[in-house]
Amino acid sequence: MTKHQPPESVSRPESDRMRHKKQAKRAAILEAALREFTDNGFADARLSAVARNAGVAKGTLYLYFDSKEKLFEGVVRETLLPSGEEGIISDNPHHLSTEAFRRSMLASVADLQNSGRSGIALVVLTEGRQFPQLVEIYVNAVLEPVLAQIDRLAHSDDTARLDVLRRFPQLLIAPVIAGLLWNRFMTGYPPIDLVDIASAQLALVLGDEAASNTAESNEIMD
Amino acid sequence: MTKHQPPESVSRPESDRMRHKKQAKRAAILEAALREFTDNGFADARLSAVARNAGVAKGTLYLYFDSKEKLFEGVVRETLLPSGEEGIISDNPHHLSTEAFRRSMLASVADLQNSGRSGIALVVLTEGRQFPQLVEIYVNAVLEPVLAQIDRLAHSDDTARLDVLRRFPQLLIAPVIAGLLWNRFMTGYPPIDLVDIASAQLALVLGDEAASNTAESNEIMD
DNA sequence: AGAAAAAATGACCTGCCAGTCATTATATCA
DNA sequence: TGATATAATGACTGGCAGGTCATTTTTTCT
Repeated sequence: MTKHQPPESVSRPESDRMRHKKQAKRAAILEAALREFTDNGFADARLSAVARNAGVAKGTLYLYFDSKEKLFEGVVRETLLPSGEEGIISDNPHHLSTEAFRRSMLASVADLQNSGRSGIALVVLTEGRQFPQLVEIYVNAVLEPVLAQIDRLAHSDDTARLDVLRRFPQLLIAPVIAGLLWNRFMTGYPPIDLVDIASAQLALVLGDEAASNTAESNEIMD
Repeated sequence: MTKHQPPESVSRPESDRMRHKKQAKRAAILEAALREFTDNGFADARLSAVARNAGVAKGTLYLYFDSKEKLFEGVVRETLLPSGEEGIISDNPHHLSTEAFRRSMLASVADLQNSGRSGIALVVLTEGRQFPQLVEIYVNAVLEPVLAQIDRLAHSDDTARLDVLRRFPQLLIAPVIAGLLWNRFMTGYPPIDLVDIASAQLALVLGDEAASNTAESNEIMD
């Protein structure tokens, strides 16, 4: 009765300070979860460890994410997707020139390799069985556009060796995937540089006129 | 006192009939386990389901295998390795001619695709994180010999386009691995024929003089 | 046949961990 | 400052599945 405030606002949600704190906490949780999932995979990831490393109690996790699955989904959505493979994907459905394609693909691969995203990509890849809807998200957001761009490239001018891409657009990304797995499992062997192997495959498929280019661009990237 | 039998044979192990029964039971368990692991992966495989499908009690499993891990190892050892990639591996360390290599590799891939082994290979691939020693077994028994053979090929006569194999012998098997993953996760998309994609990659790396050959050999294989 | 050994059984045990919730701490606002 | 709402906590629980073992069934051997 004493309230002269508008009655419809029964629960005043948040002040600015609070919003920031919650955002920060959410970010901390996601960061800790990214680490935990990357290191241990989904099944062996411990929510207690995520909570500890995020500096919160276990129960707090459930104020931000409904379940372990949703937390994983959150990590994928906010870590893997945002930067995406912009280089290759881009918004414009125009097809790139062969050289432009080569450059943007290598840039994407370099980005993937140097960010923590490759770890999560690998988890999606290896434990995707349990999360069909996650795989679908990833496919729609990343794989499809990449393959579409490859397909566009395959239907451009040079029909010489490009027709193999029309049958198997996956050929261009296969070495990257295999390289990710190699680096994960073949500990004790020298790791594969994803940019180098992607570059080698590009040379095989598109021609190797840029073999020296590649070396240059590598130096620049590192 | 009444025993005039040699005292050292306290436990007479087995008769022929018994050996056969035990062998059959062991085989039934392995078969059911292969199915269960293939369908559900390691983490989600249920030993109770294995027992049920093998027609034995759960406790019986432990008379044949010490643990779930050992059972999985048994499946890998006796299902994945035995037939191996004989074609490519072979015992002789002689390098094959380009054409012989192409043929034996395609035969191996066809064999992998048509047997249940690809399912288990995929499980090793995707859940290998938890079983470094299993990965090691697989690497030593299959991957190493294959890569060695590829390396031998790479150091044979034709140095033209083969030097890329010297840097990345993995390039030849990358499409097969990627194809396995694609067929597992990209349900709803047309599956990739592993022989076809391997053939395409072989054509890229070794030259496509056998493009028509490939089509023929495919028909024969199917 | 029947005693003794080996094999098989499945009810039970146990450790683990995602998820809960009564309690406590912190923020909001009059 | 005190009343109320919102956020955070962490001890606890429920269920699940890998693994055990006292009991029963089958085989072996005289």
